[in-house]
Amino acid sequence: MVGSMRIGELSTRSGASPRSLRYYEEQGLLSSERTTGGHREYGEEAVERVDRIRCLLGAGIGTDTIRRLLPCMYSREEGGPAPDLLDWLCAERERMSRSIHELERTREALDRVIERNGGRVAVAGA
Amino acid sequence: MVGSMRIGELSTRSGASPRSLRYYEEQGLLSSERTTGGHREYGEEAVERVDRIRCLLGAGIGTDTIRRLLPCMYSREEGGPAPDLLDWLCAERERMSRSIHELERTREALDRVIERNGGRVAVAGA
DNA sequence: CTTGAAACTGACATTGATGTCAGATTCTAC
DNA sequence: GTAGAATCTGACATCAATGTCAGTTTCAAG
Repeated sequence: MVGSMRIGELSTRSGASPRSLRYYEEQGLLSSERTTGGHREYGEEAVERVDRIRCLLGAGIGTDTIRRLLPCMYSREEGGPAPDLLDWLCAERERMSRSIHELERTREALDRVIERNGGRVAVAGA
Repeated sequence: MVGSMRIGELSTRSGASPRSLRYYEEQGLLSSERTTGGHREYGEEAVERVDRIRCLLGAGIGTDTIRRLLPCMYSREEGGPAPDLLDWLCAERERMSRSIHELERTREALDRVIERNGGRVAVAGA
């Protein structure tokens, strides 16, 4: 009830299409209350959550992975994860590190090209 | 001719399926010499190049983008890129930065979870 | 030469995320 | 209560990357 918005507003505020928001819900990445008539209602936090989801999707992480990852990012005390889940987390961490590394390498190359040509490299990157 | 290998060897050494290697070539990401009979031949460098391609794909960068990005990473003196290409590079750089940032945030969260549970966080990440 | 392994091309299938459309229902403002 | 905007569900379409299969040709080793 707090800051309840419907799907249209969440869409414009998050940049994700309504279609995608429904898809995220279907995939268990996003939850919503329902009005008596069945319309979805979201709280303020949803905006940030959707933003996070989109970032991860854009970084090549699939919904299956995100679904298992997100709880780790929000809940403080995660019950003891099964040991094979822990293995999976480590593996996933590794893949992420490789992605980060490669993206950084590429970004540096880009910086060189940009800087060589009148480049103003927006400092936002940090 | 230097270290000429065919598609099978490049496949096993790079981890990409032959199908994908042909696809990369079709997309202009990878080149090959051809034997008189039409079989592809690659030099040693191809292994690293394919590895880079796969990393970028895995990080959510599409072939269109990679095609325009790779030359920047290999050639030292790039002729003056058109100004709109430069704009594009900057935009692309921004998207990368966001991906990197989000991946780092997520990795940190993962680290906390892992460390809290007997975690040995492989140092390889660096 | 011959033969079996590997590669070729080309087509069709699949998976994941998203777009789009249609018909029905709900919400909001008058 | 009625009209128009927004939402619902469900189906089909699309795009990118990859898998898979079939039929043919080339390569390497005996």
